[in-house]
Amino acid sequence: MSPAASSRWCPTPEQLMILEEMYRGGVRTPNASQIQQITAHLSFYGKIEGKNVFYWFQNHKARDRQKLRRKLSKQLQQQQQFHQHHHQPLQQQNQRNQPLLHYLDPPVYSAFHQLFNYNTSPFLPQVILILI
Amino acid sequence: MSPAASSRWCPTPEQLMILEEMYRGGVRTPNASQIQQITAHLSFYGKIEGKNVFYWFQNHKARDRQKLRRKLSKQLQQQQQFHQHHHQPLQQQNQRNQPLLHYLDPPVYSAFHQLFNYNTSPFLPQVILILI
DNA sequence: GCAAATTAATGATTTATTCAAG
DNA sequence: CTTGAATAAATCATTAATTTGC
Repeated sequence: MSPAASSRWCPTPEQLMILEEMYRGGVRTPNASQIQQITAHLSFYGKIEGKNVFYWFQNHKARDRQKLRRKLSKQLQQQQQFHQHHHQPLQQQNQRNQPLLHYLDPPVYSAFHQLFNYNTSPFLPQVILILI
Repeated sequence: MSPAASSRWCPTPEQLMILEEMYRGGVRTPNASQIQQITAHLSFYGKIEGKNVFYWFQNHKARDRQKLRRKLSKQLQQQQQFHQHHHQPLQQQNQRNQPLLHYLDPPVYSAFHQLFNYNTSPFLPQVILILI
């Protein structure tokens, strides 16, 4: 049985934790010397090269964006389906223009809650009138 | 005996079972309409509101992550202790002592990459000649 | 056995981050 | 650079488990 170095880097849990922590801490596209340092630090916990670090940040950033986009386009589809029962099919509607009811429907969560800084019964109001 | 509405929701065993099953099945952050459905289903087994379902998934997910993190950082500590017997702690490496090759060495990272707007094989160049 | 006291779980709230659009 | 929307993380608060002394 040869050691047969696996063809690609596999982060140890520790390395992953540190990378994720850095990511949360704001690191997105470290420059060459930052990568050098990070690599040095992480090699403490296992075999790793600079390019692994470089690629990790590239991928992590990209997949974050991707995740969000999938989420948004899923919502968009649902919304379109909803509207197709009531209206003409919508063309390329902007995400932000979701029907008011979607936000004010019975469970009205944190965003709204915080907005009005309710301390009790944050979910009671189902309709809000804004008089101008 | 007054009903003395308890100040917070307490899931019945059936409700809890269903919630946990959904979680195991992959449900993590249900949207408003999913929450409505779940709530409707669970209200069969006892009093429950949408916000309870919402909070339940928030908390369950968060505490799962928490559990995992505690486990990882425990491993991390053990490994650090292990390594401290074999290596010196890393210290702020002096930049001036790094030979130029350290910067141009095989993986030449994002800073350089971006600077020259490479689209492929960003790591090929190992030496750059600047002729004046 | 049984409550009072203490600790562990977990429901509910608040605060901080995130991405991307404007 | 700022902001809206969403959600993750941190925190507060109450209920359930449990320990303890009698």
